[in-house]
Amino acid sequence: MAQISLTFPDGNAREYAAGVTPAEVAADISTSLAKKAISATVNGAHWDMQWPIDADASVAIHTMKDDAQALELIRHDCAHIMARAVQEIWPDVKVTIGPVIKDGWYYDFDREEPFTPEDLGAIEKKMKEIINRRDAVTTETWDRDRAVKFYEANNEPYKVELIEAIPGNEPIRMYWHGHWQDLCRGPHLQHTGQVPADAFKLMNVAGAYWRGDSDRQMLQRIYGVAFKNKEDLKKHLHMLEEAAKRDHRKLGREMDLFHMQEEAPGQIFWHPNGWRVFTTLQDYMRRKQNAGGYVEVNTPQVVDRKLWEASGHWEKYQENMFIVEVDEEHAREKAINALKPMNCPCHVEIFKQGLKSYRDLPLRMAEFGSCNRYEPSGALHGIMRVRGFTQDDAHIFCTEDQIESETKEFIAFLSAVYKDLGFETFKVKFSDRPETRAGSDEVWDRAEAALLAATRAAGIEPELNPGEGAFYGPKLEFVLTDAIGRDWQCGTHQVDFVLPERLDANYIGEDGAKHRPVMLHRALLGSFERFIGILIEEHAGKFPFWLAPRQVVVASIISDADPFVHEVVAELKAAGVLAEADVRNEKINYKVREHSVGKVPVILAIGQKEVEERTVTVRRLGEKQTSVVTLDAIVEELGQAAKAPDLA
RNA sequence: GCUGCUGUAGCUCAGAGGUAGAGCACUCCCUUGGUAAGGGAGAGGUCGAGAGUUCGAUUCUCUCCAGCAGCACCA
Repeated sequence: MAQISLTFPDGNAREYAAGVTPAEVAADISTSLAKKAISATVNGAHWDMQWPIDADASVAIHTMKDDAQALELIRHDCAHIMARAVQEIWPDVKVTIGPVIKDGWYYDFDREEPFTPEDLGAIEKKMKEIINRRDAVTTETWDRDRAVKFYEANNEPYKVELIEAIPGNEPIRMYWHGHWQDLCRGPHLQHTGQVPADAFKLMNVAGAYWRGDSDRQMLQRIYGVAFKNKEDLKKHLHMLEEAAKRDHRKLGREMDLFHMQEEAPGQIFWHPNGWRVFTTLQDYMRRKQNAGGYVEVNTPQVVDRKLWEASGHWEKYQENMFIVEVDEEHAREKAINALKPMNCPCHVEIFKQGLKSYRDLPLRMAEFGSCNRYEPSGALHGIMRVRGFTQDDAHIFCTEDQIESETKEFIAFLSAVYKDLGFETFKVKFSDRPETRAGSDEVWDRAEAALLAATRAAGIEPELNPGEGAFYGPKLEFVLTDAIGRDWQCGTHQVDFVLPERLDANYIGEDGAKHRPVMLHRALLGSFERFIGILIEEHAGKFPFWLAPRQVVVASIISDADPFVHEVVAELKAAGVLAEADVRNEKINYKVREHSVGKVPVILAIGQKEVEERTVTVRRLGEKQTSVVTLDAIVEELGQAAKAPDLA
């Protein structure tokens, strides 16, 4: 047997026979390490304690102290233990896949009966039993045919399909947790007792399509979370409770921002408070856009199907469009129209009015475009995913050479705006060609290359989102997260070689000939609705002062102070502050509580003393202590704070 | 759209085969109180919609609508 040399993190090396396992290495080092070890890293790969090492390698043995590896293994073993528990309780249930995800894992099962919340309790109990059995985890690499036959014999058709999908050069790894068996790429813990029995929890059950394909069988997915100890689990559950308090749907009601109702699913009734946020944000965006060299336009809501046919939407997007058919009796001629789901075709129509010269490019055409899309009912979510929304949309008509500079400028623009709105960091995803698409592969090659090059030139290496591009072009997505960590695409930047072609847009080049412009679809906020939803959750309802729908309440302590309260309110209003008086017959405690709950950033209290001294007592949201300031000083300060960041 | 769950007062929620309850909010009265709920009284509901079973349904069954979680979708 050949000798190999293993190098440890401290730089020391030892010789072993080829094929030695980390378990043997750990035992060689010390019996306590052998017991505590959970896995190893071998040449950078996460390695099961039982996998042989065949050549010289760097090796690190992990224990529960190594968070990354420990959590991955705990969660992965939890997935197996849960699947085993389910099959011990209901032997007929078929198992499929069970990966580790953020904070935990899930496992998909095929079972006729739905799992109930009581079932989850029973499964948890069984899991604890299995953990306490401390069954050894063992693994073997099998021949493909043998594995297929094994699963066919065991009536596990999903596993057969999974094996068939594993590339030919990859090993088929079989794992056993005691007698229970699963196909798995590993690694795993050494025995089930290494999973903390009090640090996991099954969270919920939901349907999920087999292999993510909506044409296939719907399975039942059970989600769980797992941590290294009980305290971490408790912290996680507490964090979820706190996040629920930031839910924009809850805060939207509490702060009287908007409501939604059955008669208009997926559409928003903006209340005065919410609309104030909307218009303040819109005014800000308009100023930023004007400063950024955009021209603003506005286009029709209801547009004849002919334009949608020409643009390709009728073919590719019709099921998401609200179709408007006018009854023949009431119309001179029967026409089929659609509510616009996007602004792009209309913008091309504006571009096409009159001859355009290369001197006009890049032409940045913006619209606060009100769009309607018939989104699937299950996709609707508060004000984040709706059927009627307003985009901060623009289309940049430019030459292929200008893509890079326009993209860079856009990314800088977006970063500045996000920063003003309280987002220092955000994810950038690059989505390439989807299966259903318009345009030739050659055009897609160019569009993808151009966008990627421009993004990298702007100093960003985006995360790849394969196959997620729009039907007409690849896109960059600027992603923000909500209170419980769900991703939402907000900003977007897309290259489109297709639409100008389809709608026959052109400009006269330097050479006097007609040329096709490239179109860049871009939005910073994405939609005002979604972005405001994110803003609410990000700030937990405590908007930056300039964006807050209610900025100051001036509250009287005694009714003799009322005249001065009204004077203060008038002065604040004159300084551009949203101020309101609260002279109700209530105690100051009551008023402070109510306006604190209502997330009003500043409460000014006025009693006998303030009237005499022409001062106010300032209490800021989230702070307990108060300060006394002169009327002039507070008007000056809040007048300044009420200005949008681009005006301050 | 799919799977599961939910729908009772403005909000949060309780309840039962015999046509409904609490707290907060609201209205009125008393209280002028110094920084997160002062006291009292009152008003408020086609129990999501429709059909069925029943002597009787808000409660049981079915269909539909909407919401929630996840999946699929997402220009």
